[in-house]
Amino acid sequence: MQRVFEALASAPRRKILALLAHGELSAGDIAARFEMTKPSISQHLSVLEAAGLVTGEKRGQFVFYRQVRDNLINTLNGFVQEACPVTRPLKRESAERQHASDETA
Amino acid sequence: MQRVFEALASAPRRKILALLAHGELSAGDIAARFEMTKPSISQHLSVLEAAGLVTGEKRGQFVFYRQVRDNLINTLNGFVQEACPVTRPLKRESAERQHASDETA
DNA sequence: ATGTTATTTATGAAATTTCCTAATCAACGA
DNA sequence: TCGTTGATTAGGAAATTTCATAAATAACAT
Repeated sequence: MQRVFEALASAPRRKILALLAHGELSAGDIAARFEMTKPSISQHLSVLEAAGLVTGEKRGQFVFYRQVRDNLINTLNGFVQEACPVTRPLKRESAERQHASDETA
Repeated sequence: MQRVFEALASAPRRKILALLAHGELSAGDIAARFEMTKPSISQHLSVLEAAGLVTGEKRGQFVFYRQVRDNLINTLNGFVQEACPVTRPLKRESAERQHASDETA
């Protein structure tokens, strides 16, 4: 939780996550999209990895990174549960869905 | 966006948001729940306020803080759209809704 | 008016973050 | 084997964050 939010506090790291939303990329491909040196990107990647938000896999010469999507979703969800229980605008929808799924459930 | 995530990167600040989820509290009431001095809490509150996550209203001697829930929800949602477009478990649902709204659209 | 309570502002020390350059490690190809 | 490419590690400077203490501001009660 702490590590995830610390990881998300950095704009470059959020951008990396957004890039990886579409699929895996090598460290170099990622770095190429920033005006920042490769070592700096490498460091950002290790922060993201320590937070469990991405994983890197070495294939040959390259290291391919991809998102670990569940951890991000679960952490944000866990936080929202604490900080915004029963968000108002969604409550009605949720009630409707509940209603609609009475049969399926 | 940047300010919101920076604000969320701190455990005390996330705890403040969780406290305010249940309703407004005075600065002193908040401080009482931490092992931290009032000035430090005051500073955390101003970070949260600068991020648009809470607002303080002075009533008499006290300053009552409450959440600005929309900003938190909208920011997190905006980020999730970028970093996790079409989250798998929701995709099916979303497709169904798309289907259902073909007429209305 | 004066003292008390609630809160913030000012200031500064300690720790952390962010980014760079230089150097190292590892895999590939000639 | 050597040189090259992809990536990380090491080390350090600059900026930021976090927390504290001391002082200031503001509302309240006597």
